[in-house]
Amino acid sequence: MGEKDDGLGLGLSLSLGCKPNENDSSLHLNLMEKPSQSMQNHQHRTSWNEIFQFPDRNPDARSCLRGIDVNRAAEFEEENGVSSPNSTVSSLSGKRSEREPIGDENEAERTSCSHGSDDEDGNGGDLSRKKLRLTKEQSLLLEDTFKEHNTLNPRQKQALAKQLNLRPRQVEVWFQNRRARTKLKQTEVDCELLKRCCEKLTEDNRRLQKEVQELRALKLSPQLYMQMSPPTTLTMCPSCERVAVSSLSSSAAAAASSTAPANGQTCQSGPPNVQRPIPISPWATLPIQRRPLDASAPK
DNA sequence: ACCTTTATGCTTCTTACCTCA
DNA sequence: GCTGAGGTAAGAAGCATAAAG
Repeated sequence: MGEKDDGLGLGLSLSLGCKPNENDSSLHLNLMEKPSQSMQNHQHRTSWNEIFQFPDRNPDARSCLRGIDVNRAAEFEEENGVSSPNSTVSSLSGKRSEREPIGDENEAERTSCSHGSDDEDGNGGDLSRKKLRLTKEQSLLLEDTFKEHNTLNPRQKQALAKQLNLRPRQVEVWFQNRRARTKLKQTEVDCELLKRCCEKLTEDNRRLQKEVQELRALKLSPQLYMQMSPPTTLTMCPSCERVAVSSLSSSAAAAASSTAPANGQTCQSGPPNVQRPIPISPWATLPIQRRPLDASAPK
């Protein structure tokens, strides 16, 4: 449809700390266990309640509505039937073609929907479900409403349905489907982003492997090493696991290794005496995993 | 206070219909 | 006219939550 994705309240909690053009390849995936439903519902309900002062989760309001459920009452009034998916009637019914009653409800549906195409096809006697395409105006208004808020409380659903000359159930279904489409779109976007991040990491990895090979090659000519700049020291704080990088002269490195992190700042969260300096030098025999790339490296 | 039941609204998956190339 | 793909309205199942008993 080419509609702009507003990214509102998506169930998929996936945040990427990696942008394609950034040098930093850090990737933060926050895949929450069951992110969408409860959290989202509450968020939206809260905002709705704040905006419209219609706390449908408010005990008082709810108890008031218990007798007269706005939504169900309206649906009953309009459809002379039950539309809730979990209602006894709907759950008792079987396949759609068998389920849909002849007559009243379909009749009511057709007459309640004002778009011409439905009436024009002249298939009133057909038992199978007819696709009720929403008009451009209806879609536009629904879309605008969705941009403002992607869920509706019963009262708003009712009002919007009335405004659009649709049944509340239709408005509800439209919003459900719209949310699903938004989420799907966002998932696709996130997936694409992940793919790009993965490609970048692969490229980085390849580059680093190459560097390792070059450094190993230096082993063969130690005199070259003497001309190199002083070794880099990494100091890691064991509690926060931050690594500080510094290029030190041997005396400075010795000093740093016994005191604060190399960046000169004392780490507040961890014991100061247990920091481990990690020297990096071409001679260091780091346990590097043997990979096909390494295996083929010159010795 | 805790448990069970019920009602409600949501997500997700699926189906059926429509449109268009 | 036929056909397959894509879009979408709607149904169904399952889950979470809140309220009532």
